Amino acid sequence: MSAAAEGVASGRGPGRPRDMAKRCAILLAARRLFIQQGMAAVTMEAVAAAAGVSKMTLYSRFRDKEALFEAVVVFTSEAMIAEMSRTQAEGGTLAESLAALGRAFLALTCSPDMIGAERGLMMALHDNPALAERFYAAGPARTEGSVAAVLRQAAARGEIQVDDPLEAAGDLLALWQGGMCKRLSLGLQAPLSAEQIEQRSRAKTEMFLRAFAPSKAEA
Amino acid sequence: MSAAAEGVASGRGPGRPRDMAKRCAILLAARRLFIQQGMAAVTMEAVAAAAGVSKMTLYSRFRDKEALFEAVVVFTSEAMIAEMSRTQAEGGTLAESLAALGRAFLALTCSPDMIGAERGLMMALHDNPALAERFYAAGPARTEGSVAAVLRQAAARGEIQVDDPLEAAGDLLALWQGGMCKRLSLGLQAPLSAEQIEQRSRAKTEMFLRAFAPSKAEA
DNA sequence: GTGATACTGGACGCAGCCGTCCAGTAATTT
DNA sequence: AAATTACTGGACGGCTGCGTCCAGTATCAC
Repeated sequence: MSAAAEGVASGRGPGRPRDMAKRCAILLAARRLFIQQGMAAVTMEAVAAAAGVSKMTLYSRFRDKEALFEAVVVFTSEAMIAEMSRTQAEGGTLAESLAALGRAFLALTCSPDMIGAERGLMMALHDNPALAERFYAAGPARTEGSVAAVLRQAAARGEIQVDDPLEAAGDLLALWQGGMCKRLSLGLQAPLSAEQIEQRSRAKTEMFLRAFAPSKAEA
Repeated sequence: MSAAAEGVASGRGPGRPRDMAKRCAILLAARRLFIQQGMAAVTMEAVAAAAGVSKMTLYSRFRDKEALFEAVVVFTSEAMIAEMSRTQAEGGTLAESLAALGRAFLALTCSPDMIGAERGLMMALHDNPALAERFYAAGPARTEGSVAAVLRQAAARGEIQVDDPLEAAGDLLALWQGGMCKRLSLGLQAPLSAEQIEQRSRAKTEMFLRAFAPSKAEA
């Protein structure tokens, strides 16, 4: 389970080289299937077929189903990190930069891919703390850190009044998400559109700032 | 799947009557196993053994695994409803009654039982909207309604300033829970103790009330 | 008592799926 | 060219788990 998850390196040598496009195809297909049906319900045959690959190719790259699953999680985590790294809180109003972070966070956590991943991965990740940590760190934890940094600076400038920036960041993330986390996972709510994300991010950020406004004046 | 989920009625007639204690034992054992290992991983043999019951007894009461699962969900939903119904927002400060609701909500959603249920049930409930709705309605939706009612009254008395009580209730629930929902499901955080619940409920309610305070004065 | 039903414990058929093996073909190095 | 490795497609063993059946025993109504 904690092994390298990848087959023999084959870095350089004679013989036909590995088709790296196939690796990507496998991971994408596996993720899609894991998301749709859950890890237990997906057969290796189905993954191979969906990826347009022979079953032996699958097993030559990934020791078994669990190794494939682990690779999917790592793959997805890296994609999340890359996505969140693109979004930096650039200059602008405090509300503006926070709303930008919120937009990115919502777009990430509300995408069908991610809610499916979370739903499907939760049970499987539960007894694999290291992997779970990695997955979580790539998403919410990263956003929380960025938000906390912005809040800390704003507090230093006196724009807001906050004792514990990290906890306040948690509050803001919670407001952004609201109850959607649950409802999306249960399939009781459709994913948000871009405009809905935009509006929600803005509205909840506003509400958050009302709670942490400096004690003397109000908007 | 959508059938009665229960075996023949046997309401009254000759012959040995059903041992109703066994039904409860089955449901409890099944829930515990579903929570621990997820629906797919639990075998019917294991449920029968854990409940101290023959496999035939299992199948005589529940058509198949899915029917058993459905019964577990309904059973748990009813327990949640009963639990939340015990908690009414009795008189007291606005902050007090809200915090009381928060305490009940957190105690419910943070109990190992419930986080396990949510984790385990999410995937299984995803393609069973009616059942998912029922489960969700028994928990968060119920609390949200109660909170909204309290907020509406408080708004009418001018204690707070809120346009949409239901949405504000959603905000408050989100604050209470914070990021715990995710971290608990992933096993990255231990369930809260009673004192932690008490303190969190109080703190987050305070923060919420700051955001919705009437525009003229502050605490 | 008789008859009817619930429950047990083990055994079974059946299906699905994991992981492996093999012979043949494709791509690339030396 | 030869050698070496990647990939295919199908076939196979083995295991696990679902759902069923049966003979025997326990518990009820009449």
